[in-house]
Order: sequence, then C-alpha cells, then structure tokens
Amino acid sequence: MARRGSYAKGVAKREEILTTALDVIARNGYRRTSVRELADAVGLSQAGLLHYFSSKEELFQEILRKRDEVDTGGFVDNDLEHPVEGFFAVIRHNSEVPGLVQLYAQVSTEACDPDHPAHAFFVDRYNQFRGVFGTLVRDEQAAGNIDPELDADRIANLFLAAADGLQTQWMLDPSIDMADHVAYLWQLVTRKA
Amino acid sequence: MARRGSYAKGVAKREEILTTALDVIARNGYRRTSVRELADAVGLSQAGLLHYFSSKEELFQEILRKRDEVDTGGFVDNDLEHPVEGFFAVIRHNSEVPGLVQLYAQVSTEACDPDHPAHAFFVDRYNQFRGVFGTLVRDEQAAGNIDPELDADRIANLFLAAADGLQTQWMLDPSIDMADHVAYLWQLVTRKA
DNA sequence: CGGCAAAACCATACATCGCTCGGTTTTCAT
DNA sequence: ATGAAAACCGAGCGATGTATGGTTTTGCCG
Repeated sequence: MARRGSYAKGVAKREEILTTALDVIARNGYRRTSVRELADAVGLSQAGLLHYFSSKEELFQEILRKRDEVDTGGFVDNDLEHPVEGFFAVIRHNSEVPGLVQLYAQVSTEACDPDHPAHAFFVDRYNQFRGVFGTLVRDEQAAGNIDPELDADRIANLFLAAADGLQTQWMLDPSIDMADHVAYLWQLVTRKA
Repeated sequence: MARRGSYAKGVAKREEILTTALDVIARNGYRRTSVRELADAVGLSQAGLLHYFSSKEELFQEILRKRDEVDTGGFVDNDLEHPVEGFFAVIRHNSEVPGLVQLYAQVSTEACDPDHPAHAFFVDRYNQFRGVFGTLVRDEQAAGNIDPELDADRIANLFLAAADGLQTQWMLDPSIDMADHVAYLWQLVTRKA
C-alpha cells in the first residue's frame, strides 16, 4: 500500500544505464552486447541492472521510447515551412547514430512476434505514425501541394515502409543516403507532371 | 586431397532439414526455435544437424538462399506482359508463408552487422536486386511507361525498401496488404498526371 | 565381392546467456 | 533515529549454440 517512489540516486542511475547502454551497443553491436557487459559499463552487477529493467528486452524498449520522445519533441513539433521537413530531419539525424538505428531495426523486427514484450508498443507506435503522416499528406492535399486524388493513407504507409527499408539498405551499405531517397519519394508524390 | 562428395542419404537429409526447419519456424516462431528442436524434428542429434550446417545462422541463410532460387525461377523469369507483375507475385506469395517472412526479416536485420556470417550474402543480394529492378525501370522508361526524367536507381531502391518495410508493418498488423501498397507505389511512378 | 576412406551421426561437455532468489546495504520520509 | 522501501549483490539455475572425440554407415575402387 505505502508505495514509495524511486530515490534520487535511482533515477540518475536509470538514466545513466539508458545512455551508456546505447553507447555500448553502438560500439560492440547489438548481437555481441550482453546484460553482463551493460551492467559492468555502469558499475553494477547483472542483478543490480535488472532491478531497473526487469528484462533485457524492456531495457531496449525503454531506450527506443526515449528516442521517440526526443525526436518528436526536437524535430516534428517545430513550426516548419513544410512539415515533412521534420520527417527528413529525423532521418538525417538517424544516420549519425548508427547504433540506435541497428537497435531499432533489431528490436522492431523481434517485436513482430505477438509474444514479444514490446509487441504492443510497436503496434501502437506504427498506428500513431500512420495517423500523423496521413494527416500530414491530407494537409498538403488541402494546400494544393499533392494531387487530391491520391490515397493519403497508402502514401503514409509507403513512407514509413520506405524509411524502415532504407535503414536496412543503409546498414548494409552506408553509401545509401536514406534522407535523399525519402525526399525523392516525396518528390514523386508531390510532382504534377 | 581425395575429397569425396555427399552420399545420397546426405543430400536428402540436408533437403529434409531445410524444409522441416521452415515448418518448425513457421509454427513456433523464430525466437522460440532452437537447434535442438530442429534436430529433433528431423530425427537427429544437435551435433548430427550441425554436421550439415556448421552453425544455426548458416542453416537459416541456406533456407533463404533456397527461397530466392525458387522465387526467381518461378516468378521473375516468366514472360509476363508487365515484368513488374513478377515482383508483385512474389510479394503476394510471401503473405502466404508468414514464417518465411519472419525468418527473412530477422536474419536480414541481424546480417547488417559486418561480422555476421550472412553479411556478404545480403550485401550481394541487395546489389543484385538493385540491378535487376533498375533495368526493369529503365526498360519501362524506354517503352514510354515511365517518365524518362525520373531516376531509375533511386526508384529501384525505394521499391526494395518499401517491400522490406511493408513486411514489418504486415507482421505487426496482417490487415496491411503488402502487394496492394507496392502496386500503388508502382502506380505513383507510372502515372502521367 | 571385400576393404577402407570418407560421410553420417552421436554422447558428452563447455562457455555463455538471460534471469531468479535470498540476502545485505543504502537511502530518506517520518 | 528509525524503519520501510529502494538499491544492490553473490550464487546459481535452466537453456542455448557449439566444439570434441568418437562410432557407425555408406559406397567407390581394386
């Protein structure tokens, strides 16, 4: 009943774990990163780390959730001339944090399994993004920048899919420019030949 | 020096392993499938199975390589009125073998790590597909079906990316129609508004 | 045939993994 | 100051992928 919150030291440590874990993954790669290594990197035992995140998968999910918060706060909400520029900015930013991209790709793929603890998180995430991008397209249609005959929902899904799929291609061959390709897709959609 | 080939029994068993493994993965999911389970399913010990595939990852890579052979032989090479229809057919076929799609998504993502044994395989695979789809687009441009001003290579990459990304969305929400969305992207590219 | 090298296959063991359990130490509101 | 909860640990459990050193089976060659 008398539930007490986290101590100051606890919340700081939790934050330290999140940022340090991302560093370790970026350096060692997702596959070779174990809970023991992550615990060592922040000066904890494995059991000590698992006091904060009850499983490895929960820790990873939390890293990605934090990334989403930073991204939507820093890029998407800005008052840009063209709202889609915020989307491009996120993608450009991603190519500077390959460890995060790798982590995202790996976890989101694993979470396709309905039994995965982060399954619901990603289902919800994609639905949110579909909604946001769908209204973005509809706004551009209303503004006369996109042919109103086009299907906004399908276009939204295609953009999310292209962004995801380009990550795979970029990780396999970093000379692939993700933002450039997504911008070209936008050009394909907005062109009025 | 006197290297002898596989016995008849061996090649049959190898084939049985490939098909059975795919069944098991489709039923249990990629995450919950262990080498011991796969070995049991074909009546072998773990060591017996690893005589054919020196590692779990090599086995999975071999399943995907075989899938590619079947797909390109059965769909792409056909003399279709519109060659891109072969591409759509593969995607439609994929939605009937969710286990394979899950396996492909998982392994291709893991193989983004340069140290992964299947890394070179996937780098090569994507380069091949980029080439094939690029010439497909250029052919359509020559035939007057696609605006010759458009960048065939970028479009090819976008199609591969969309196909990959739609797999994630489809696995998270099977009501997403992958083939329909890719066909819509084709419509976006071929339209001459 | 018969022999014999290589393929097919197994029992066992090992290191590492994520995670649990029972405990001790540290924090901090009262 | 005190006591309850948070912070943290040592030890260990079950499962995993894989290496080792062997035995059995196959099928080419003389």
